[in-house]
Amino acid sequence: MARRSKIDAEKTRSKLIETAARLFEARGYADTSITDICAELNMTKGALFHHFRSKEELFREVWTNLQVEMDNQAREAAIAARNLTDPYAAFLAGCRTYLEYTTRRDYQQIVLVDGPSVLNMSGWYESDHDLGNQNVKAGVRYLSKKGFVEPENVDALAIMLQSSLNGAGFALARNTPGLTTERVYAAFEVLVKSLR
Amino acid sequence: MARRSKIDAEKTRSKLIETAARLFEARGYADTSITDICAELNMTKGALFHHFRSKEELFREVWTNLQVEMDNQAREAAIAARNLTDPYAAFLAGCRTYLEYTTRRDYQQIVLVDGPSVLNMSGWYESDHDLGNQNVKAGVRYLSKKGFVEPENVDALAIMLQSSLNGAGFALARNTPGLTTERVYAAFEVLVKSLR
DNA sequence: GAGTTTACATACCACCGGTATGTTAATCGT
DNA sequence: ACGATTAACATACCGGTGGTATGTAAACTC
Repeated sequence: MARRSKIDAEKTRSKLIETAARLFEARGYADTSITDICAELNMTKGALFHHFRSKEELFREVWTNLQVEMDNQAREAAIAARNLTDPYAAFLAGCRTYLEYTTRRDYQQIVLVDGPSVLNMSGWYESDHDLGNQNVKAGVRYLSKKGFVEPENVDALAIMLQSSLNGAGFALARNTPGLTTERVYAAFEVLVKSLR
Repeated sequence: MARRSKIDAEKTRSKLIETAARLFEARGYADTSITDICAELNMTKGALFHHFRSKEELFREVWTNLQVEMDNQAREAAIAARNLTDPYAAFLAGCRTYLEYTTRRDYQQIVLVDGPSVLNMSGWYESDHDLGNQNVKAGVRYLSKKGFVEPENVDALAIMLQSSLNGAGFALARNTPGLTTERVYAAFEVLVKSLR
């Protein structure tokens, strides 16, 4: 047992990420040991540490994958919903997709719960990392151009609206009595469309 | 050496909590070892584990203290600001106090960052634990009675508004360019007062 | 004032993330 | 085509961690 071809290596690497994602989601970062991940793949720690410098780097990889996937989906939804007569349409469609992600168990545990704690929180909101915030801000900026939002409130509102979806996702996940995705989305729409 | 009186024991217990809070704030939960905390107090692990069943329980104590303190302050501020001619006054005052907490380093690290990850995330938003949410919901319900919010949107809006303050606090902490507490608060006021 | 309990200290343990070092096969320079 | 290099792992080990089992002496109880 020793060196395998490049494509095999790439395969083990992605299997490592895949398995790590599954365990991080199920048990959380702290309660998932590197030994656990390797055991699941009949692999040794040496292999893992060959592909990733640290447990944190492996986590960051998992985290990034999820963020990029979410970003693509949200952007796609926004573009598809674009509507010349309704300035809110694209923005709301993107936010709705984001809301659906915030209700997903993997997104919650990995991105929303463990993310800020594992990656240092300064890095967490760094512009080039937080794809969600970039998109929300772009949307709010557009609303501002259309006259619905004061320009000086764009940054603050973008963060607040995004965070509101994070919190709502959590609430939905633990099925808070009287809350459904539809109801939350309706409330969010009210929130956004009320803006002046 | 050996046993001290009851009041001495109570003192060591609170010193433990105090020191733990300081270190958890400065280094985060994961990077603060029990040995570190004890060393700071010239104490052994045996003592700590006599007072707390686990590191997590010690953390929960610290977390609860902060939450209760915040709750008291916010409620106090809301009551003090009560104003018969302005239905928003009390609610906004409470939210403003909450916002100030979310910008505090200890509140961020302990309650917002480590809290959800260390305590299980279901516990984090559990109604009887989350004092903040109870207060926000009461405020939104009041606004609903006054006709500013549809009753079916109360629960969703309460969670969203509270979460928006959490996110804003984070953003303020890493002094995002162009964001100040005043600006965030102003934007939040717009958000709330726009509601219809 | 003997017996129990409390408030710690000491000693130890399994496990964890990480490193140093092997080992073997794929790849590359010539 | 073949020796040197390097990539892809495995093995063995390390300091530190949260947690436990046990010891001990002073404070309480009756």
